[in-house]
Amino acid sequence: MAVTIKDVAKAAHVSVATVSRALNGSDSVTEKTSAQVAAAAAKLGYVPHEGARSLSSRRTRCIGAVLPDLHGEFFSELIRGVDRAARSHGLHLLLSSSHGDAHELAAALLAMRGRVDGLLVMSPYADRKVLEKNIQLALPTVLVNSGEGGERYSVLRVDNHGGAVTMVRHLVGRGHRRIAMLAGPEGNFDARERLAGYADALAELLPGERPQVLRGDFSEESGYKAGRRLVSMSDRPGAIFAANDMMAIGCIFALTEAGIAVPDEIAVAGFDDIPIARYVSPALTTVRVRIAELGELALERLVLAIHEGGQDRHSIQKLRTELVVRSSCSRQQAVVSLVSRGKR
Amino acid sequence: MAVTIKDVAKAAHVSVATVSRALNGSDSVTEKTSAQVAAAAAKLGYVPHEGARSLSSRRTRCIGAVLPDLHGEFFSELIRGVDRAARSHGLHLLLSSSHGDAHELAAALLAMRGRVDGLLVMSPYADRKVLEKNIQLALPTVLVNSGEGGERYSVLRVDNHGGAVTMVRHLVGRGHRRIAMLAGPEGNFDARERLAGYADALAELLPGERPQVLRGDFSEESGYKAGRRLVSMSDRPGAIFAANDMMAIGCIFALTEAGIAVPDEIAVAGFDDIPIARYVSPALTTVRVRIAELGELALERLVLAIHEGGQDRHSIQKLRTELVVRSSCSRQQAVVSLVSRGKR
DNA sequence: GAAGGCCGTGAAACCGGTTACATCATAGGC
DNA sequence: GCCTATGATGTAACCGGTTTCACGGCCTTC
Repeated sequence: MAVTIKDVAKAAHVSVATVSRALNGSDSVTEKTSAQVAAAAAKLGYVPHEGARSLSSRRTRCIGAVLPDLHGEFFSELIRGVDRAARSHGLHLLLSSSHGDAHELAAALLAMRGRVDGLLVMSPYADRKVLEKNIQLALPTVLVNSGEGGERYSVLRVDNHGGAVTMVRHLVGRGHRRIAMLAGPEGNFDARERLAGYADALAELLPGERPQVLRGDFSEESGYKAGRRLVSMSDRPGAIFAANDMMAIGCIFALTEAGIAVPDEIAVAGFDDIPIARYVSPALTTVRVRIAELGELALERLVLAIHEGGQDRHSIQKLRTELVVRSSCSRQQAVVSLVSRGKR
Repeated sequence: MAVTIKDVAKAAHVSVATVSRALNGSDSVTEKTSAQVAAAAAKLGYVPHEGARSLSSRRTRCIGAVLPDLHGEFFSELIRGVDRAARSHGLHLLLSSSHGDAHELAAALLAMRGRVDGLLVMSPYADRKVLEKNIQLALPTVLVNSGEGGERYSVLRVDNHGGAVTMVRHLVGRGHRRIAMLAGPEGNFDARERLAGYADALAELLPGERPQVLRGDFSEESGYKAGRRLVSMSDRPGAIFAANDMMAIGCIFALTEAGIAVPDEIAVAGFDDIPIARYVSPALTTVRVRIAELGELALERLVLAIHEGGQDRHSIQKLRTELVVRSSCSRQQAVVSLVSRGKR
């Protein structure tokens, strides 16, 4: 059996209450007593039992992160941001990932009861009912990239629509007319917003052009498959805007493999700006989402909610995105000049 | 205040003990009573307080994962594997990442006391003292990719040396003679083993050639910087073997950017086979590490250790790697034939 | 010199469960 | 018809801490 507070109390010839106070830096303990306790604790190698501590103090110093099955660098960046912020607040992270469906999500949410002080839920698929049914009312909660929330929970979102519009505008500015979108999975909130941004921008900037949509699921492989479809098309679009970088990278690979030059024959753009995006060939033009910052902000928001103790404002915060121009769409200026030359 | 077991007991007109027994499926409870309790619990929306439960039952159903600051897809794959296995055992994951130095690692280890049933420690830098000092003796622990362990902890390792030897053999087989290594950070266990494998294989296969080592830190950026150094070299090696895929990708980018063709002018190989490795251009020839499987195995090993209750065998298990040949080194057969043609 | 206030400490309640042990009712054996 | 075995349920101790409240000693104050 590990050494408990009782052992320390015995060794220091004081009561457990005094040990508790001394080790928690209460002011009402003599310097001398405190030193005695500290010495006894050090000698016995005492480490407080966090489980017991959180039961009586009603704070676990843990927050739960409930995530969907995220792929690749987006996942690691997000967690890194959350972890960094949590660490700075002395909080621990109970991670529950890989939730494909509402049922799994519900189970994960329930299992958090009594383990965490707050909840960070990223649920691009989840609907309100599942959340309301399975999150303890009193538990501070922040939703990330969810369509729900606002009335009941604080929400942090990426400006998906704005980012997509900016990208389409950029592509149009480079002379593209036939711009297709490689969209994310149907039910996904981010995917939906990015698609809507694309469609809206297209309708505004190129009213004559009909939107063209390929479906993917955010994975490299689905990007690759979409690329294969593009390869076999007789009437290929001039630019393809993928709803995330992973798909863009998979897509570029399929095209390059088939001998179709990117960006010379077809431009490819992504979304997210994952760290690797600048190191693929051609370097990816994309919409930057400060992923780690998203994680940090979400956690900070949650910490606020925890301190407010339910007085939460239930704010909706939208994270700005920014266009990052690299080379996967860049030759198009040349195209523009060619076109204008042709017109002369 | 949330609803507790007492509320359920009151509502079901039984004692708390009976509620506990009924909900935990004890056999010595009448069908009828059990149904009453279940009904009351459902009506009140009772969810057991896991913290309290683990305090009295002395099982937290949580395991702690203590990781260094991992980059990119390796991290997400590993966590995915661990998470998947944990879920299948009904275990939760307390994640603590981003540990740069021994001090942070120690703090993280201590904070796990009373929170977890076992520990998964990935510590390519950690030395034995830090571990022994900060892990509760009784706490089942599995080390991943650590130089330490064996006597006191179970260890799971990747066959770094064997993988590196295989890769060098492959490169030599493709006709390369001047093979440089882009190594990982100095203190890192994996980096050291991979470097040793490279050096040993080189000494055996090409006794005349002197090993040439560039240093990186496993990040894309350090790979890029190494690539820049290669670009400016007058006497460039014919192949570069990066200690991980991230660096290989960064390196390829620097070379391509400078107009040096990969693999035509220089071959580049990686290590790990992260998911994206097959989708970069040129697709990366690398040493496959089943990363998710590594995580799963580590967790399974830990579960065994927990059940054995300290009777642990303290085994050392080594995970096989396998060569994955793609195109980033592949043109070399052509080189070989060119060379032989030149000789005629 | 006695009363009052303050301060350090200890005893015990409590957090929300689990579980060993006691109790009670019922059924079965004689 | 009485005694005992059995099985369902209740009581209370316990897990390892925190925290309220009571207590006793010392210093101040008049």
